[in-house]
Amino acid sequence: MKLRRDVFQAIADPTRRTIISLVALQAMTPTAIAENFDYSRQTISKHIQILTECEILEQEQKGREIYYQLNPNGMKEIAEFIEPFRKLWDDRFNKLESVMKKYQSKK
Amino acid sequence: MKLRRDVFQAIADPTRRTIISLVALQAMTPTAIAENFDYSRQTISKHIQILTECEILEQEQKGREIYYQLNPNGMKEIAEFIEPFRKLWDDRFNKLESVMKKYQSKK
DNA sequence: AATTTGTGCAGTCAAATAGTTGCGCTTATA
DNA sequence: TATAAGCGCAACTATTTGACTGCACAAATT
Repeated sequence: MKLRRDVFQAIADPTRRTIISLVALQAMTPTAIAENFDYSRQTISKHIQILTECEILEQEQKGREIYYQLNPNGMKEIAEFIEPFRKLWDDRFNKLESVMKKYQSKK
Repeated sequence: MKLRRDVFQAIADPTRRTIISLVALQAMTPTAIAENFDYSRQTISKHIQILTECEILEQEQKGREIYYQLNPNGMKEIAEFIEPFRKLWDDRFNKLESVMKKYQSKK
C-alpha cells in the first residue's frame, strides 16, 4: 500500500470515516477499533496508519498499547474547501450572517 | 472505469476538485474545462461524468454544447460529515455562537 | 451536401488501493 | 522465565482508478 498523505483521499474510504467517528468519541487502541469491523486487525491497522500520516489521528503510547485519538485540525483542509460552497446552500449560515450585520450595526 | 457514485470519492481527486472550483465561477462546456488541464479532453470528460453522477455538477444542453454548472447541494453530505468536528477547532464558529447568545439575550 | 466541432462511449493499460497472511518485536502476565 | 497479547512491517493478490486512443453521432458551419 502506498499510503498517500492526502486528507481528501483519507476521507474517501468509508471504513476510515467510521474509524474517525469512533475515535472522535474516545481514544481507542487498534485492536479495539478493529473489533467494530469484519476486516482483519492488520487491515484496520493500515487504515489507522493512513489516518495518522494525514495527521487526522494522533498516537499516545501506554505500555504496550497505543491509544489513537482524533486531531480535528487534520480535517481543516476539507472544511476550507467546502466552506465557499456552504454559503450557496446553507440557510442557517445566511441567517447567522444577517444576525452578525444587525449586531455590528448596533454597536 | 467503475464510476462510483460517492461524493467523498469524487472529492478525493485533485483534478475533480479543481473542476468544481472552475465551474463554481461559471457554467462551462467540457472542452472549455479541459483547456485548463494538461490531460486529454476524454479524461476530463470522465471526471465530469463522475461529478455529474454524484450530482455535484448539472448539465444544461445548448445546441450541441453542454454547459456544466455546480450543484452546491451535492456537497452537503461532506459538510455534514465535517460539521461535528468543525466545532472542535473553529474559533470563528465559537465567536459566532457567542454573538448569537448576546444577540438573543438582547431581544 | 460535405466538413468541422463538441460530446460521449468503449477498450486498453499501468499504477494505486484495499484486502489478505505471516513474521518479529515489545510488553504484560502466569 | 515462558507464554500470551498488542502492534507494526513485509510480501502477495485482486480490484479499482485514472490515464490514454479510437470511434460514432449530432449539431453547426462552409
